[in-house]
Amino acid sequence: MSARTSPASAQSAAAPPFLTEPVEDYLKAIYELETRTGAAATTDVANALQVAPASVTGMIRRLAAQGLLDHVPYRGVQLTEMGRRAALRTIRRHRILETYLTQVLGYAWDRVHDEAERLEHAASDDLIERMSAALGHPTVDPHGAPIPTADGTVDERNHRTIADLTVGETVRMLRVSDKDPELLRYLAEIAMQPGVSITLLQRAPFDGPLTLRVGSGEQVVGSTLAAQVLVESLPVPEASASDAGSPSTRPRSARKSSR
Amino acid sequence: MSARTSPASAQSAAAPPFLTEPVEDYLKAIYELETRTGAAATTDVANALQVAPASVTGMIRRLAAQGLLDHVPYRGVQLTEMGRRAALRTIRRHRILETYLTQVLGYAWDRVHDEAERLEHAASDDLIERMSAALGHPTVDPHGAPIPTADGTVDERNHRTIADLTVGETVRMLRVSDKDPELLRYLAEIAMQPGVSITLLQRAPFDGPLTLRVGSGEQVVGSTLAAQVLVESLPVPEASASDAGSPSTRPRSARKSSR
DNA sequence: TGAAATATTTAGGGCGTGCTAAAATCACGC
DNA sequence: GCGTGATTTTAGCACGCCCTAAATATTTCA
Ligand SMILES: [Mn+2]
Ligand SMILES: [Mn+2]
Ligand SMILES: [Mn+2]
Ligand SMILES: [Mn+2]
Repeated sequence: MSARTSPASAQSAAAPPFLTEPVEDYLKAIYELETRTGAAATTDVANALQVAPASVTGMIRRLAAQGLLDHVPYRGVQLTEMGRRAALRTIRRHRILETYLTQVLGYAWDRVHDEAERLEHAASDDLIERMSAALGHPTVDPHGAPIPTADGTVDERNHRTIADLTVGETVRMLRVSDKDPELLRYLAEIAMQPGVSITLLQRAPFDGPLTLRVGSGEQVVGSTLAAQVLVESLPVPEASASDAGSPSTRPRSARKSSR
Repeated sequence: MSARTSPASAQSAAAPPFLTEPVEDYLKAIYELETRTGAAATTDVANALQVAPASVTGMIRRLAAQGLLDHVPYRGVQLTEMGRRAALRTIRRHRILETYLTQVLGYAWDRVHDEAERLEHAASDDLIERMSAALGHPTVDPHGAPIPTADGTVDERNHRTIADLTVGETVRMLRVSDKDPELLRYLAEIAMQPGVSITLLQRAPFDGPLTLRVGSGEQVVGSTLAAQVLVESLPVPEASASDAGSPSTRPRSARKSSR
């Protein structure tokens, strides 16, 4: 309270000034809310981190004082460049860890999130880069989420979900949230994994169940599940026209996320 | 402070009640001091953890209240069975992590300690056991320290050091402390690693340098270094008598450490 | 355009872990 | 046995992160 948020001064400093585990988790949560909805509200952060709203206000004050975010009282927060870099660093660690645990140590994809949630704060940059190298520098994690590069670049396009498909459309599954182990277990059961091809065969009215072809099988899923699975159009199904097409739908191209 | 330390109640509870990172480090440090010198003094713990003695007193009060150790004021502390189990769990994690980092991820042996010092608090039991399995359940870490088993058994014999050898004696290097990276780098340089055979060729008077055969090379080392390298006698050099011998010097047999 | 509902911040604590300075206790040599 | 230096504990405080209750600001909608 006594020290007014330091004037300009915090611009080019590249060295991270050591962030605690709670701070890293706040920044990560704010980053994710911000990219989804433009800004992060106190309540949303509180929900994401399972803490009381008053605790969020307190933490926000400290983070703003450190130059990690800008806070307009009653209006929400936005990360500064420094805050964004710190968030992406933690997200990179988290996703490389999840990939490593899955691919090298045989974890099921519904078990990696909790483990990575802790390890992301304890692993050194060196360890993370070694894991990344051991994996051949993967670009997506086991749930299909893009892995930011070490210099803070990440593919941040918004994707459609199965719920957005028109009947008859065939797409490729890209991604699903890593936060709900039960959902992940169920998806694995019905063979819905990133990369699999999905066709919407039928949609019942009034937000009813959707009938899908998933790989070579057929599944009926609810609309809640459908809305959580991100997909992308197949790059020109099997026609001969190979150029025009929808321009922004090339698979997996990294793009600078400079907001 | 208001709540008086709970009466007896804390005896057979096997479930660890979640220990914080500082608590795990205190227990580990106390365990190590205790096995070396019988009991842990406040000052020693303070030195080991690089905190003020008054901080140690405060922590000791809390740990005693939780039943993790017994404290006789002005006399030092001793771990309870619960405290000892918690300490050995952390030590197991630490040593498996060091082994994994070295053997799987290519870390040099002087870099693993700091990394393990943090990861030991964040890794789940599941992760540790997967790493152990991936390594074929190793029994010693990269510095030759024995790895406690999951049920709290560890080989705790005291070993001689190079400084204890008589001229002409040949031994096998067992272990060296993992705490001094510079020492470890130097040892690697002169090919002194656990398992290597060492012969004391010559010893200068007045605590002077020792001339050693290390593997196939020859080295001159100071007495400080010599005192830090633990060794064991070779199991009956190359005679035909295969039975009698010194009874307690069989290599690497695990022994219950019930104090 | 207000009043009710909702979101956010402030006020006032708690707990864990650290610190310094001062007091108390212990250990040892004379 | 006793003084003195070393060790240990107590007292008092700071900081980070969390909480609940109460106050305040914003949004919504009758
Ligand atoms: Mn995750
Ligand atoms: Mn986390
Ligand atoms: Mn170590
Ligand atoms: Mn540690």
